[in-house]
Amino acid sequence: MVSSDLSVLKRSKLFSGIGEEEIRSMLTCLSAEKRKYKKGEYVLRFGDPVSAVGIVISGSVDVVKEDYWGNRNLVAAILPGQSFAESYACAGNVPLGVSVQASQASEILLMNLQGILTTCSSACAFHTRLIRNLVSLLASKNLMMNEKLTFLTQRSTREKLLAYLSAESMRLHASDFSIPFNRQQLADYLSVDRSAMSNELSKMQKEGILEYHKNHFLLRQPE
Amino acid sequence: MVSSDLSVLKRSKLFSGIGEEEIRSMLTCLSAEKRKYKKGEYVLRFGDPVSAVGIVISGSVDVVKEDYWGNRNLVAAILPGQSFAESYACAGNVPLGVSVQASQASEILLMNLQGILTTCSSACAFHTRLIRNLVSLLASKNLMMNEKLTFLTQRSTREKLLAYLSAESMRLHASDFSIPFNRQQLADYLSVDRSAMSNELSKMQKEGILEYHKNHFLLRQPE
DNA sequence: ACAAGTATGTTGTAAAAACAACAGAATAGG
DNA sequence: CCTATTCTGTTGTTTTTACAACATACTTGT
Repeated sequence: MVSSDLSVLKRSKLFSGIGEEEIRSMLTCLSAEKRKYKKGEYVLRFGDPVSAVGIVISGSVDVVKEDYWGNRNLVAAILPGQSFAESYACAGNVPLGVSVQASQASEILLMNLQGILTTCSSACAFHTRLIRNLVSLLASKNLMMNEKLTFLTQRSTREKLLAYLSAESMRLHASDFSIPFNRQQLADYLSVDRSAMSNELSKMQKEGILEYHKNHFLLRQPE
Repeated sequence: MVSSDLSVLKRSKLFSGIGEEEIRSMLTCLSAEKRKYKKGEYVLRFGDPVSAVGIVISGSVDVVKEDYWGNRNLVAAILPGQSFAESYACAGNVPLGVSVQASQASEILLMNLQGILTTCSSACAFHTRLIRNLVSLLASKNLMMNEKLTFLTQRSTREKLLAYLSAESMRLHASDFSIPFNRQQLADYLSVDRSAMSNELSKMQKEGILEYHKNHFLLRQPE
C-alpha cells in the first residue's frame, strides 16, 4: 500500500476524518486486499455472496445490471475514492443483484466490514469513526433514493416536475431557487422525455403555476 | 418501562437478538425517552433537526409528506416495533423532510443513536449487536429502494413489468415463479394503472413473451 | 466578433397510458 | 350451496407521453 493509495482513501467518504497512519493500521483489521483488474475483468459477479466492500484506488469500475434476457444496463460508474457493494456487504447474506466490471485497468481495495461490525475492539481508536462514516453513507444514500422515489411514483410528467420543484423549494426555504440540472439532466433524473418535459414546463408557465428562466424557477402561490 | 414494552422492543429489527435485560440496560446509553401522544399530535415536524430514532411501542404513527401547496401525502404507517426517522438520525444534520404524526393515541420511544455511534463504550456488550442491526436495517432498505428505482425508471408499463418479473425470476433462479402481489398491489408498487397493466400482461402473453395464471408467472426464453 | 457546438423550446404525429365502465372468475362467509 | 364481495380481464374513449424534426437561444473557443 503506497502513500498515494492512502491519500485516495483519506479523501473517500468511508475514511473521511481519519489520518493516513490510522487508516494504515485499520486496513489490517479490515482484512484489506488490493487487487488489480484488467479492462473488462469482473470484480464481482451477479449472485456472488458479498461480505466485502470495494473502494476504487485507481481506474474505474462499472456497476452493471443484466436482466433475464441478457440486456445489460449501466447502473453506476465508480471512480477512485468511491465505494461499491456497501449495501450488500452490510445487509448480510443477500446475493449480489448486479455485476461489477473494470471499465479500464484498475486497482481495487476489498475490505471486510464484518471485522469492525462484530467486534468492539479498542485496538483501533478510529473504528467508531469508520462505523459512523459507514452509517452516515448508508443513511444519506437512503434519503436520496427515498426522495427520488417520491418523484418517480408520480404518474405524470407534470406531477413529477411539481413534486421535484416543490421539494427543492421547501428544502431551500424559498419560492424562487436554482436547480443543479440542465433540462436533459432533469429529464433523466425524473425519467421522462426531455422535449415533453420542456413542453410541460411551458404549459405550466402559461397557466401561471410557475415561472422560470434557465435553471432558475419561481413557484407561484395559489390565490 | 414495563415488561410488555420490552417484549415489543425485543421483536423489533433494531433490538433483534438482544435479550430483555440487555435492552433495559442499553436504554440508558441511548438516552431513551418514552413519550405519549394523542391522536393527531405531531411526533416530529418537517424541518426539525433529527438526532433521535423513534420506535412505536403502542398505537401507530403516520409519516406524512406535505408539498409546497399544502397537499398531504401518506408515506408510511408505522406500527408497534417499527422504527422511523432512522435515516435522518443517522445521516446527521439533515433537516426532516417529512412530518410524523400520531394516527391514534400512541407511545413512542425516542432514542439518541449518537451515544452508541460515537463512543466505543464496552459498558454494554450488546452495543455492537445494535450497531450491526442498525447497519443491516439501513442497508436492507437501501437495497429495496434501489431495486424499486430500477423498475420505476423504466418508461413504459411493459418495461416496468418486465424489469420486475425479470428481477424476481433471477432472484429465485427460476423461469417460473410466484409473486407476492395481487394485480392492484403490483400496479401500486410499479406506480401504474391496474387495468392498463392487466392489459399489457395479456398482450405480452399473446405475443408469447410470458405466461401467467393468477400470481404465478413463466418467462419464456427467446428462440 | 464569429463560427461551431450545445441547450432549450415548439410543433405535429404516433404510441401508450389513464380512466371509466363493465363482464366474468374466484373467493369468503354464512 | 348460495350470495355477496373482491379480483381480474376486456374494451372504448380521452389524455398524456414519446418521438422526431426543427427553430431559436445561448456558450465556448478561437
